[in-house]
Formats: sequence, C-alpha cells, structure tokens
Amino acid sequence: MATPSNPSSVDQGAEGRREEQPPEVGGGRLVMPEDGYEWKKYGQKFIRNIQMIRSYFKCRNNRCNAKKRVEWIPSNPTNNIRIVYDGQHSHGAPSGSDQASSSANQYDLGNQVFGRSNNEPS
DNA sequence: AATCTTTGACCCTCA
DNA sequence: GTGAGGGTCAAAGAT
Repeated sequence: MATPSNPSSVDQGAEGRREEQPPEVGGGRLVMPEDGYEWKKYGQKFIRNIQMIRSYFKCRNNRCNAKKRVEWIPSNPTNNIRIVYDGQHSHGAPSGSDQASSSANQYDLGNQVFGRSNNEPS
C-alpha cells in the first residue's frame, strides 16, 4: 500500500496470532507442548530484547502455512516457556490427533540450550 | 538409507 | 545512510 506509517496498527501480515501458555511442564526436562500437529524446527535464536531463546517451528504440511514459535528463558526454561502460534492450519490434525494421548513429537528444548558443552551418552 | 535435527550465515526490515 | 536485530533458508551430521 502507500506505505502508511501505520505506527499504531502493527499487523505483521500474520493472521490468527494465538498466544498460549502451558500451565506447567514436567520436571527438569523441557518438552514441547503437543498440539496434535506435527512441527519442524527451522531455526533458533536468542532474542536480546527479551533475553529469551526463541525457537521457530513450521507445520510439516506444505498445505499448512501455520507456524509456531517457542520462547523460554535459558536460566529458567521450565518455569518461563511461552508458545506463540502464527497462521492457521489448513488441514486437520494428523491421525491420532489426540493431544491427550499423542506423545508424538517431543522436542527436547533442554537440548537446545546454549550451555550444552557436550552431549552426554546415557 | 531415509529422515530429522542442529548450527551458521545471509537477508530483510526498522529506527 | 548506517546499524542492529530478527527471521528464514540451507547444509551437514546424527540416529
């Protein structure tokens, strides 16, 4: 458009932005709140503005332009996780779309912390 | 062998 | 016009 300054209305072009905050995550390990959909991580960056680590996830379906981003504090991830959904799903959840029982993709966010000096074999 | 994950670098936008 | 930050893509490695 005529590049309106648009200082007030900041619409990033993303629709249906949702903010979800899980009540609590289990124990010392950080896992991804399953939504019943499949996500693929395509990036991770530490945001200085908020001093939080931000992970970028995209819906596995090409038909689905839904995106999801997870933010957490490197010092206190278990108690400060923030999940933000961007876009909408254009296809139903994968078979067995039962968040309650679908423990499909559990991303170990704890594994992505910068402090990982080395992997530890079990 | 296929699939998924991770990291780095690059790009773009805004101030 | 420049700088900084944020966001995305690609490739490689690992399982």
